Amino acid sequence: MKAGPYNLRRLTRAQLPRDTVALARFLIGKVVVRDLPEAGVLAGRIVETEAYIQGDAACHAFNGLTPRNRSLFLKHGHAYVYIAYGTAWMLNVSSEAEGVGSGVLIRALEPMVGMDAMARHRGTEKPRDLLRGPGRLAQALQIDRALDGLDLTRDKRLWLGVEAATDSTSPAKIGVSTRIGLTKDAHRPLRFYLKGSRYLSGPTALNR
DNA sequence: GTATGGATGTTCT
DNA sequence: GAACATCCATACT
Repeated sequence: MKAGPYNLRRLTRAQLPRDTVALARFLIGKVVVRDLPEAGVLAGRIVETEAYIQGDAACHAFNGLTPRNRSLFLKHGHAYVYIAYGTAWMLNVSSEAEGVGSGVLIRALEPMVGMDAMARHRGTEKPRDLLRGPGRLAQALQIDRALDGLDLTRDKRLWLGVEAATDSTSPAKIGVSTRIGLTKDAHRPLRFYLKGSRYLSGPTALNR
């Protein structure tokens, strides 16, 4: 599909790595597309992700299936959306086979299409503050519980895309660090980011 | 740019 | 009742 100056193709389930860490790396450079009834298409390039793997105390599925985390157990490519600290919605992509609770948190996007609408939803005009941080990007794209559990390879409201003209992001451009804001398993190197991007959420020290 | 503290309300114990 | 995958305003370098 054509979105602004960009030519976007939807990623199929076959194209998505099933492995959690592989998916977290793969998603760097790909595109989150949100289709809203009134605002139309909004899109942003993924510049930062975090992996939440099996056996990881920081993963919401660590203690088994609950009403909140059930979407983490869907087959890879589904949305897991939950609210953190009462106000901030978090968008994750489920990973692994059905029945395995793990996923990838989308932490930051670079604005591509629909910045006017994003600015309205966020209450700020500054491009750098529209999508930098998981709660901010969810607010800008109007992502909430209503989208929890949807199939990102099928649903028209929210999906993952790739720019038709671009090759996959080279591994050399992807940095690795510890994850942000955790109290459990905080040491694991499971945060991935596009080196040199101005749209990352972490402190400078973690973005080198 | 970094550091700190308060607001927030859902989730699970 | 405690924990929490955050954000914002404020103060400071």
